[in-house]
Amino acid sequence: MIDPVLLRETPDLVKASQERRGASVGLVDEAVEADAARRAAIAAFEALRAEQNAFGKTVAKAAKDEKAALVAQAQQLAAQVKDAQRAASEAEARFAEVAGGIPNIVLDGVPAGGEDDFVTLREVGGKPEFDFAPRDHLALGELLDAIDMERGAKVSGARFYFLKGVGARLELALMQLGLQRALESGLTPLITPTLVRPDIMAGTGFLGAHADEIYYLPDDELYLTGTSEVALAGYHKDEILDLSAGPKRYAGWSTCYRREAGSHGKDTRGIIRVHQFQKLEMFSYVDPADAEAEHERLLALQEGMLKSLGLSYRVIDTAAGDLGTSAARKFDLEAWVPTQGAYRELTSTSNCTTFQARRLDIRHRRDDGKTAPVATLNGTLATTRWIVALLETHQRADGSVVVPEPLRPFLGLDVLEPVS
RNA sequence: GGAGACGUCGCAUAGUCCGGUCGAGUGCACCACCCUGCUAAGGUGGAGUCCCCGCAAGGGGACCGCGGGUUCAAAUCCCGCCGUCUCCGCCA
Repeated sequence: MIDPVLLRETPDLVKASQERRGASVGLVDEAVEADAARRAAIAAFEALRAEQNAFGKTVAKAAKDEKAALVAQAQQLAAQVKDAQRAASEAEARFAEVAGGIPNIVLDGVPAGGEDDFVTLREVGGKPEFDFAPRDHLALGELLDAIDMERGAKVSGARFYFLKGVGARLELALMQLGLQRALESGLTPLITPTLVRPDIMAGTGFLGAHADEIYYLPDDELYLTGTSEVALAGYHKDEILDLSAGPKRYAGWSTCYRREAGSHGKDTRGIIRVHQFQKLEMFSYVDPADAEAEHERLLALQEGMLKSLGLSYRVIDTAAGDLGTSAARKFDLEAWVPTQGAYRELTSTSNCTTFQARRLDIRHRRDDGKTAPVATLNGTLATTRWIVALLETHQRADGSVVVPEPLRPFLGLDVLEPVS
């Protein structure tokens, strides 16, 4: 939910943001109207209610013989109040619906346009070159007996897989490395629920346009989360946080579930796009004034991980039209995948400013003692998909894969050898 | 799965049987001031959240887990839901 004050006082700012996203500008005018209607309805109801409250007191105090007449009068008033109340709540609902359809205001500097209009901020690490024909991650995974897609499909269907042997160990090692970095940066580790209630899912903004991406268990009215961001954002729902000692920072580990509806035929080979994977996700609750600095901090942590793993990557500033509903700015780290000759997204970090917090009612106390919504930010610290870039980048002609040095203590291996 | 108890302003509680004087008392914690003087006590006062109107001062409304209902009027009566706890059963 965007800031209603912003909508009321500077609608042009909201319109400009909509324009850069390629979203509806007319929606802003609708929202402004709905806001005015809502406030008028509330004022009308509250005036009547005040009258009723005052009248109620005289009824209570009245002598017995006068009471009957007063009550009859009060009944008429009550009917009016009821109508006014219904009108007010309808106007509120209308405003919530219209204003709720406006995505977060994009930050200055975010490139306008759609998916292809991103700006590359930097490219880091030389692209690997091979004097042999490099194998793709699945070929390597099979050679190493690390990835088993066939049995994944047998047990659970397409886009499911088994990580086996060094594959399983590699994923755990990645998570462990990420967790160590998180701890060094003062993040609090959390292992989160992966089934959440509807209000939490809606509050984090995932039940909008992409609701069909989400697994739902109707018998239990629970959603399977596609990222621990959902649980991490819901963690402090309805709370007033004390941020006087600095931001609250978490690293949430969970299995993630995605239906991948609408991506049929895309990335069908290997584990690039799957229904289930592991992810270590960072999440920060900060004073809105510190949000952009926090965003840089998350990005730096992510880059530290990719550098440690010796991956070649680029940092892109996602265009406004490609931002999620809640994000005001998003940086993606994309690693070079040699056999695809392309950069593929490995991490993403979003600054949701106060948008998400406003929906979830998460506030902090400012220096002046007043409460105000916090800013929330999230970013990936490690996921299963990294295995793709890792295997392909560090492969050798014989199909073995050199383990990047920082990963070795967690994996207990320097080289992954093909299983004959 | 069965049975029961409970959910009130940061915490702990009173109020609910018998609806209005309860947005709500008390204790602790908290803040300010005063007094006194010492590893703290006493006194006075203040203090919740959200929304609407207003430049402001201020005014009004909502909130007793959540949502409905009854009523002129609901913390209080009725229904549904959510959550917590206890006992029994079952179980990976």
